[in-house]
Amino acid sequence: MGRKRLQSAGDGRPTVHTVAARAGVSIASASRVLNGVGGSPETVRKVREAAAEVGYVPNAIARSLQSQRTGLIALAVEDIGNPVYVAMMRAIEAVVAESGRQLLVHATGGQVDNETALLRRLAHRYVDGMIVSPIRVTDAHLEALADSPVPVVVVGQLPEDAPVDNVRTDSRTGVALAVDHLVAAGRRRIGFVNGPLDTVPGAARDSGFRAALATHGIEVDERLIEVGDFQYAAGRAATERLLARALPDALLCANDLIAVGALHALYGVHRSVPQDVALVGMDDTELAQMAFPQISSVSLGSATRGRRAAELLLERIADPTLPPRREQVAPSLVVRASSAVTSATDAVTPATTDVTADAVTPTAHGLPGVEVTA
Amino acid sequence: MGRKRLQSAGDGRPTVHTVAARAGVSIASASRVLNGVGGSPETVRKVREAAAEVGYVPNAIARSLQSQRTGLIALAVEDIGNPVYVAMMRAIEAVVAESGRQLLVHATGGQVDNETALLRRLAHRYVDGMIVSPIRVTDAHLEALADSPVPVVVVGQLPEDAPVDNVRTDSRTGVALAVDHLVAAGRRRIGFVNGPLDTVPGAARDSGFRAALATHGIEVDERLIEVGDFQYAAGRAATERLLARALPDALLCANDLIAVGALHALYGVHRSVPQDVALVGMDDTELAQMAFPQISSVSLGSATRGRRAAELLLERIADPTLPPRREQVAPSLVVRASSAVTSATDAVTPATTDVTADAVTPTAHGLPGVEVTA
DNA sequence: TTGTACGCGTTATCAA
DNA sequence: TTGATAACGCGTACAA
Repeated sequence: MGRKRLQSAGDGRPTVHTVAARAGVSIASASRVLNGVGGSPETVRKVREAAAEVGYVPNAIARSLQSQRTGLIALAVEDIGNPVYVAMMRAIEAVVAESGRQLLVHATGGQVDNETALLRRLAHRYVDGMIVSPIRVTDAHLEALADSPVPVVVVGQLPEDAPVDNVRTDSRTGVALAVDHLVAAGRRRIGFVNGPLDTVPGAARDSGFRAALATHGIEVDERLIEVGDFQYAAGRAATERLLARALPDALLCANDLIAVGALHALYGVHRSVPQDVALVGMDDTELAQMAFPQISSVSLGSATRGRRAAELLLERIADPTLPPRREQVAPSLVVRASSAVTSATDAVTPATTDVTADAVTPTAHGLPGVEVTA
Repeated sequence: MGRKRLQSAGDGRPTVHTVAARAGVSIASASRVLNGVGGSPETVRKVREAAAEVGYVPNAIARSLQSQRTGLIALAVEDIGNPVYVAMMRAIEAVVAESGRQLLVHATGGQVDNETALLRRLAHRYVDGMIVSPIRVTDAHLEALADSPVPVVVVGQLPEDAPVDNVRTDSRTGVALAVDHLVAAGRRRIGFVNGPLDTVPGAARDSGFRAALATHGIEVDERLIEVGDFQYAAGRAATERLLARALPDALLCANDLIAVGALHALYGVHRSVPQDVALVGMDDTELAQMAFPQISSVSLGSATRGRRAAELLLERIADPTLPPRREQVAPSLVVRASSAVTSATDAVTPATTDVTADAVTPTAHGLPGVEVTA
């Protein structure tokens, strides 16, 4: 091109030059005023006026190139449809927004190559940091994490020696809370509908379940254990398989989506909850409260983990020299109607047709639930 | 500073200069090779080698500043927890990813100032385009839309003369489909649980409902109409209020979250679905299939609208001179157990306790449902 | 084909 | 306080 600098951007929109020229000052002065540093009252007035007149808006990209920061934080989760990630996302978003940044959400579908590709793309410097919650952790992950040029915080289990900020929970203890609760309620034939065993949460829940049973001297009956996917349909199908060969008096599900699927599978074979089968889910999502009866669920503190992860990330962005930190959020059990034994009215099974239509006193299902901590 | 250009970025990472120096060529040659245009075989080899050795990754920000494109598409929806937006988001993400771009998701909480702030922020040029699905449309919206420097596509109703790409559906017809269906099934006392009337969808559904009743010569009974929020809890509460003063034989809900709330409110007063009350939701989300019994729902083609919106946006980005386009997606009704009359087995109410525990043949609830189009 | 040099729009430095 | 100018890292006319 070779021509001298224009007074407006390529698409005709105003730049600092436009404002400076209009105000009759240098671009340096214009920039200073626009950033609120320095400038004589007169200069400030002229620049502000000129900026308003032309409708100047700073170009964030140019600013980023200069400042080496984009103000974007990425979040990578497996399934954006799973309410547990929605809760986590909301908590993260709150912290991120609070800091004046924006959140970029990626759904990875749980595919390893997607996740590693995402991690590698961090090298492009389009985001200032990333929070990732992988359900599988491979060497490829660890490698990509290790040489990421921007800060990353992992939500979930990670090898002990991985030098990465990490917020985890102890799902094995969470499973134990649920088993303890069910055993205390007199249940012995406790079934377990899990997610894939080659995932980190799946494996942890499996070993946690077996250990918890052992604690109570209950022998593991493999027929009472079924594996599906961390989804509603798969959970329902898995439960149907389980029910076709065994008769549990309680059912623990690896997450709430599975638990809702299990609930419907139980309905399908006309078994009542909690009378015939006590049901406990995990993650304590909105879904557990939206089910009927409301489902007891092990809270793994998703919102808390999300919030902490975001806070850790912001801290690291502010000071990259921090040593790797590892935090743990304690699980707790929220007991609701699906496994309650104390109040039979809360655990009433859905409508039968023999009710009088006039007595329409709503029963109390909106109870917050009783929380049990480890 | 005044010092000469360094060979690596401020944080020590390699730049084109690093690669060029290492390969013994000019930055222009390095850049060309890295972009796959031109270069002698020997140069290509040297540059590729050097790039690999230093682990060069292009800086996306610098590239964006140069190219005037970021490859980011923003999506603004009210509530990321509402499955209808999840479905829409997935459809959009597919198109966006296909084009090699990334999706940035914003939750606005339905607040007008949030949305307009977001629209104005577009002026910062951080995204190449935006898809927004506002539930309220104010003058502030229209103004912000009008002078947005980057392309915007609106999903939802918009004033006729708004010069903005727009993908809508006809929810009034959708409501009519549901009412027709319920009337055909012999229902006459049709209740309606709506969202806020000061929202675009709320207002459209309300007028649609009244018009549909009129079509069938049914007089509107205000006691059968209740308004809450587009959420589960509010829907449940609203339904409880309605049930406390009236006895509908059918219930139409403004979305599936409300419908699930209504289902549980009905359970709460021991009214069976669909025997006592036929239930129809709207949006046809996963939730409708995850409920028990599965809920009939008016599909407003969220996924289709999302996909089309994304396609329109990409087209406009490619050619900004296109005239404003307006597309409409036809609603359809998916009939499931909650309002089915043909097959009583599909509509079985949830478990009673008097079942034989051994006969565990799962019943078929996973039916895709029967689709009815306008 | 290769290298020089400029521009993308902004902020920061330094001398006046 | 102000203005000229150098970066930020990249792509690309243009001339060689």
